Amino acid sequence: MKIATFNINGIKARIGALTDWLDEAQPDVVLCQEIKSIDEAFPREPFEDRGYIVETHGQKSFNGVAILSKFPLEDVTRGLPGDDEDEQARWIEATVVGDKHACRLCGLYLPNGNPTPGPKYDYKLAWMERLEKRARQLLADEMPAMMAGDYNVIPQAEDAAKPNSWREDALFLPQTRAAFRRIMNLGFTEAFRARNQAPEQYSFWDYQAGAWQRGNGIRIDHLLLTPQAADLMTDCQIDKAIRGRDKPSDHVPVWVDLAL
DNA sequence: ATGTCTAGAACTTCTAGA
Repeated sequence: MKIATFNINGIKARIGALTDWLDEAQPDVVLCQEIKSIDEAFPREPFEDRGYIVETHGQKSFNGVAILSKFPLEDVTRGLPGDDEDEQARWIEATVVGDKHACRLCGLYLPNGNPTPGPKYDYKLAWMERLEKRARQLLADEMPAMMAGDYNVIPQAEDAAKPNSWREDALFLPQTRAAFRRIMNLGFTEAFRARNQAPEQYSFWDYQAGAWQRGNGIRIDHLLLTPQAADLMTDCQIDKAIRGRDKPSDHVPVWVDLAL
Protein backbone atom coordinates (compact mmCIF):
# COMPACT_ATOMS: atom_id res chain seq x y z
CA MET A 1 0.00 0.00 0.00
CA LYS A 2 1.48 3.27 -1.14
CA ILE A 3 0.99 5.98 1.49
CA ALA A 4 2.11 9.58 0.88
CA THR A 5 2.38 12.83 2.76
CA PHE A 6 1.95 16.02 0.76
CA ASN A 7 1.68 19.62 1.95
CA ILE A 8 -0.41 20.98 -0.90
CA ASN A 9 -0.50 24.66 0.17
CA GLY A 10 -4.16 25.32 -0.60
CA ILE A 11 -6.53 22.68 -2.01
CA LYS A 12 -8.39 25.01 -4.35
CA ALA A 13 -5.20 26.23 -5.99
CA ARG A 14 -3.80 22.69 -6.21
CA ILE A 15 -6.63 20.59 -7.68
CA GLY A 16 -4.90 20.29 -11.07
CA ALA A 17 -1.40 19.64 -9.77
CA LEU A 18 -2.72 17.18 -7.17
CA THR A 19 -4.95 15.17 -9.53
CA ASP A 20 -2.16 14.99 -12.13
CA TRP A 21 0.14 13.53 -9.50
CA LEU A 22 -2.53 11.11 -8.21
CA ASP A 23 -3.10 9.81 -11.75
CA GLU A 24 0.61 9.20 -12.29
CA ALA A 25 1.84 8.08 -8.89
CA GLN A 26 -1.32 6.14 -7.97
CA PRO A 27 -0.93 6.43 -4.20
CA ASP A 28 -3.45 4.46 -2.16
CA VAL A 29 -3.50 6.99 0.67
CA VAL A 30 -2.48 10.67 0.82
CA LEU A 31 -2.10 12.61 4.04
CA CYS A 32 -2.57 16.24 2.99
CA GLN A 33 -1.55 19.34 4.90
CA GLU A 34 -2.39 23.03 4.52
CA ILE A 35 -5.68 22.46 2.76
CA LYS A 36 -6.56 26.06 3.78
CA SER A 37 -10.26 25.31 3.53
CA ILE A 38 -13.23 24.68 5.75
CA ASP A 39 -14.62 21.16 5.48
CA GLU A 40 -17.75 22.28 3.65
CA ALA A 41 -15.73 23.99 0.90
CA PHE A 42 -13.28 21.14 0.25
CA PRO A 43 -13.66 20.03 -3.40
CA ARG A 44 -14.36 16.34 -2.89
CA GLU A 45 -15.50 15.38 -6.38
CA PRO A 46 -12.13 15.22 -8.19
CA PHE A 47 -10.94 12.75 -5.56
CA GLU A 48 -14.12 10.74 -5.08
CA ASP A 49 -14.29 10.37 -8.88
CA ARG A 50 -10.86 8.70 -8.67
CA GLY A 51 -12.03 6.28 -6.01
CA TYR A 52 -10.72 8.04 -2.90
CA ILE A 53 -12.56 8.38 0.38
CA VAL A 54 -12.12 11.97 1.62
CA GLU A 55 -11.81 12.84 5.32
CA THR A 56 -11.04 16.45 6.22
CA HIS A 57 -10.20 18.48 9.30
CA GLY A 58 -10.24 22.02 7.98
CA GLN A 59 -10.42 25.61 9.14
CA LYS A 60 -10.85 28.95 7.45
CA SER A 61 -7.85 30.36 5.53
CA PHE A 62 -5.03 28.55 7.28
CA ASN A 63 -3.78 25.09 8.24
CA GLY A 64 -6.15 22.17 7.71
CA VAL A 65 -5.37 18.49 7.11
CA ALA A 66 -7.08 15.73 5.14
CA ILE A 67 -6.83 12.05 4.24
CA LEU A 68 -7.56 10.65 0.80
CA SER A 69 -7.80 6.85 0.74
CA LYS A 70 -8.68 4.11 -1.71
CA PHE A 71 -8.90 1.66 1.21
CA PRO A 72 -11.52 1.77 3.97
CA LEU A 73 -10.86 4.13 6.87
CA GLU A 74 -12.06 3.39 10.40
CA ASP A 75 -12.15 5.37 13.66
CA VAL A 76 -11.40 8.79 12.18
CA THR A 77 -10.52 11.37 14.85
CA ARG A 78 -9.64 15.03 14.51
CA GLY A 79 -7.32 17.22 16.59
CA LEU A 80 -4.15 16.42 18.54
CA PRO A 81 -5.10 15.50 22.12
CA GLY A 82 -3.76 17.46 25.06
CA ASP A 83 -5.16 20.99 24.71
CA ASP A 84 -8.90 21.61 24.47
CA GLU A 85 -8.22 25.30 23.82
CA ASP A 86 -6.26 24.63 20.62
CA GLU A 87 -8.38 25.77 17.66
CA GLN A 88 -5.82 25.05 14.94
CA ALA A 89 -6.60 22.17 12.55
CA ARG A 90 -3.29 20.31 12.38
CA TRP A 91 -3.99 16.64 13.14
CA ILE A 92 -6.19 13.87 11.77
CA GLU A 93 -6.07 10.13 12.49
CA ALA A 94 -7.65 7.09 10.91
CA THR A 95 -7.06 3.36 10.69
CA VAL A 96 -6.56 2.16 7.14
CA VAL A 97 -7.55 -1.46 6.59
CA GLY A 98 -5.35 -3.39 4.18
CA ASP A 99 -5.71 -6.94 2.91
CA LYS A 100 -3.34 -8.41 5.51
CA HIS A 101 -2.84 -5.69 8.15
CA ALA A 102 -4.36 -2.47 9.38
CA CYS A 103 -2.30 0.66 10.12
CA ARG A 104 -3.10 3.69 12.27
CA LEU A 105 -2.36 6.80 10.22
CA CYS A 106 -1.74 10.19 11.81
CA GLY A 107 -1.55 13.15 9.43
CA LEU A 108 0.06 16.20 10.96
CA TYR A 109 0.95 19.79 10.19
CA LEU A 110 3.39 20.82 12.88
CA PRO A 111 3.49 24.57 13.64
CA ASN A 112 6.13 26.61 11.82
CA GLY A 113 7.10 28.48 14.99
CA ASN A 114 8.62 31.62 13.51
CA PRO A 115 9.48 34.20 14.60
CA THR A 116 11.68 33.10 17.48
CA PRO A 117 11.59 33.73 20.28
CA GLY A 118 7.91 34.45 20.82
CA PRO A 119 4.45 32.97 21.32
CA LYS A 120 4.48 31.13 17.99
CA TYR A 121 7.66 29.30 18.94
CA ASP A 122 6.24 28.53 22.38
CA TYR A 123 3.18 27.05 20.66
CA LYS A 124 5.41 24.91 18.43
CA LEU A 125 7.31 23.46 21.37
CA ALA A 126 4.11 22.85 23.35
CA TRP A 127 2.59 21.13 20.31
CA MET A 128 5.66 18.89 20.05
CA GLU A 129 5.23 17.89 23.70
CA ARG A 130 1.65 16.86 22.95
CA LEU A 131 2.92 14.98 19.89
CA GLU A 132 5.39 13.09 22.06
CA LYS A 133 2.57 11.98 24.36
CA ARG A 134 0.52 10.65 21.43
CA ALA A 135 3.66 9.02 20.03
CA ARG A 136 4.21 7.12 23.28
CA GLN A 137 0.64 5.80 23.12
CA LEU A 138 1.07 4.61 19.54
CA LEU A 139 4.22 2.71 20.48
CA ALA A 140 2.52 1.17 23.50
CA ASP A 141 -0.16 -0.25 21.20
CA GLU A 142 2.56 -2.32 19.46
CA MET A 143 0.68 -2.11 16.16
CA PRO A 144 1.58 -0.76 12.71
CA ALA A 145 1.20 3.02 12.92
CA MET A 146 2.72 6.13 11.39
CA MET A 147 2.82 9.83 12.10
CA ALA A 148 3.44 11.60 8.80
CA GLY A 149 3.26 15.13 7.55
CA ASP A 150 4.91 18.51 7.43
CA TYR A 151 6.98 18.50 10.63
CA ASN A 152 8.53 21.92 9.99
CA VAL A 153 11.72 20.38 11.40
CA ILE A 154 15.07 20.07 9.62
CA PRO A 155 16.47 17.09 11.53
CA GLN A 156 20.15 17.43 10.59
CA ALA A 157 22.45 19.86 8.79
CA GLU A 158 22.56 17.51 5.79
CA ASP A 159 18.81 18.02 5.40
CA ALA A 160 19.36 21.62 4.25
CA ALA A 161 21.27 22.93 1.23
CA LYS A 162 22.36 25.95 3.27
CA PRO A 163 22.19 24.94 6.92
CA ASN A 164 23.87 28.13 8.07
CA SER A 165 20.99 30.24 6.78
CA TRP A 166 18.61 28.28 9.06
CA ARG A 167 20.66 28.56 12.27
CA GLU A 168 18.27 31.03 13.92
CA ASP A 169 15.10 29.61 12.37
CA ALA A 170 12.38 27.75 14.28
CA LEU A 171 12.78 24.82 11.86
CA PHE A 172 16.41 24.22 12.81
CA LEU A 173 17.01 25.61 16.31
CA PRO A 174 18.67 23.10 18.65
CA GLN A 175 15.57 23.05 20.85
CA THR A 176 13.38 22.11 17.87
CA ARG A 177 15.71 19.37 16.73
CA ALA A 178 16.03 18.03 20.28
CA ALA A 179 12.24 17.78 20.58
CA PHE A 180 12.11 15.90 17.27
CA ARG A 181 14.94 13.61 18.36
CA ARG A 182 13.18 12.86 21.65
CA ILE A 183 10.22 11.54 19.67
CA MET A 184 12.43 9.61 17.24
CA ASN A 185 14.36 8.05 20.11
CA LEU A 186 11.20 6.56 21.59
CA GLY A 187 11.60 3.97 18.86
CA PHE A 188 10.32 5.37 15.57
CA THR A 189 11.87 4.75 12.19
CA GLU A 190 12.17 7.84 10.01
CA ALA A 191 11.21 6.15 6.77
CA PHE A 192 13.21 8.16 4.27
CA ARG A 193 16.55 8.17 6.10
CA ALA A 194 16.20 4.48 6.93
CA ARG A 195 16.44 3.77 3.21
CA ASN A 196 18.35 6.69 1.70
CA GLN A 197 21.49 8.35 3.10
CA ALA A 198 22.25 10.42 0.00
CA PRO A 199 22.88 14.16 0.37
CA GLU A 200 20.67 16.84 -1.17
CA GLN A 201 17.38 15.06 -0.60
CA TYR A 202 14.77 17.76 0.03
CA SER A 203 10.99 18.04 0.25
CA PHE A 204 10.51 21.84 0.29
CA TRP A 205 11.86 24.71 -1.77
CA ASP A 206 10.70 28.24 -0.92
CA TYR A 207 8.84 30.16 -3.61
CA GLN A 208 11.15 33.12 -3.01
CA ALA A 209 14.58 33.95 -4.35
CA GLY A 210 14.64 31.16 -6.94
CA ALA A 211 15.11 28.50 -4.28
CA TRP A 212 14.02 25.66 -6.59
CA GLN A 213 16.21 26.76 -9.48
CA ARG A 214 19.18 27.09 -7.14
CA GLY A 215 18.66 23.76 -5.41
CA ASN A 216 18.14 25.57 -2.13
CA GLY A 217 15.85 23.08 -0.41
CA ILE A 218 15.20 21.56 3.00
CA ARG A 219 13.81 18.19 4.11
CA ILE A 220 10.95 18.83 6.53
CA ASP A 221 8.24 16.34 5.47
CA HIS A 222 8.70 13.09 7.35
CA LEU A 223 7.07 9.71 7.92
CA LEU A 224 7.73 8.20 11.36
CA LEU A 225 6.91 4.52 11.64
CA THR A 226 6.37 2.30 14.67
CA PRO A 227 8.52 -0.85 14.63
CA GLN A 228 5.52 -2.89 13.49
CA ALA A 229 5.04 -0.53 10.52
CA ALA A 230 8.76 -0.28 9.77
CA ASP A 231 8.88 -4.08 9.44
CA LEU A 232 6.37 -3.78 6.58
CA MET A 233 8.21 -1.03 4.66
CA THR A 234 9.41 -1.99 1.18
CA ASP A 235 10.13 1.46 -0.31
CA CYS A 236 10.26 5.19 0.47
CA GLN A 237 10.83 7.99 -2.03
CA ILE A 238 10.49 11.71 -2.60
CA ASP A 239 8.68 12.78 -5.79
CA LYS A 240 11.00 15.73 -6.38
CA ALA A 241 10.08 16.43 -10.01
CA ILE A 242 6.62 17.67 -8.98
CA ARG A 243 8.23 20.91 -7.78
CA GLY A 244 9.29 21.88 -11.30
CA ARG A 245 5.80 21.81 -12.78
CA ASP A 246 3.18 24.52 -13.32
CA LYS A 247 1.51 25.92 -10.20
CA PRO A 248 3.40 23.65 -7.81
CA SER A 249 3.09 23.54 -4.06
CA ASP A 250 6.29 24.60 -2.30
CA HIS A 251 6.43 21.01 -0.91
CA VAL A 252 6.59 17.72 -2.82
CA PRO A 253 5.11 14.31 -1.91
CA VAL A 254 7.08 11.82 0.17
CA TRP A 255 5.73 8.27 0.16
CA VAL A 256 6.26 4.83 1.63
CA ASP A 257 5.20 1.43 0.40
CA LEU A 258 4.01 -0.82 3.23
CA ALA A 259 3.11 -4.50 2.81
CA LEU A 260 -0.28 -4.04 4.47
C1' DA B 1 20.52 39.82 -1.92
C1' DT B 2 15.03 38.19 0.19
C1' DG B 3 13.24 38.12 -6.05
C1' DT B 4 6.60 34.25 -3.87
C1' DC B 5 2.34 32.19 -3.08
C1' DT B 6 -2.43 31.44 -0.88
C1' DA B 7 -6.72 32.85 1.05
C1' DG B 8 -9.70 36.26 2.61
C1' DA B 9 -11.45 40.78 3.57
C1' DA B 10 -12.31 44.76 1.32
C1' DC B 11 -12.71 45.93 -2.87
C1' DT B 12 -9.15 46.04 -8.10
C1' DT B 13 -5.15 46.41 -3.19
C1' DC B 14 -3.97 45.04 1.13
C1' DT B 15 -2.82 41.71 5.03
C1' DA B 16 -1.34 37.51 7.56
C1' DG B 17 1.01 33.38 7.46
C1' DA B 18 4.44 30.67 5.78
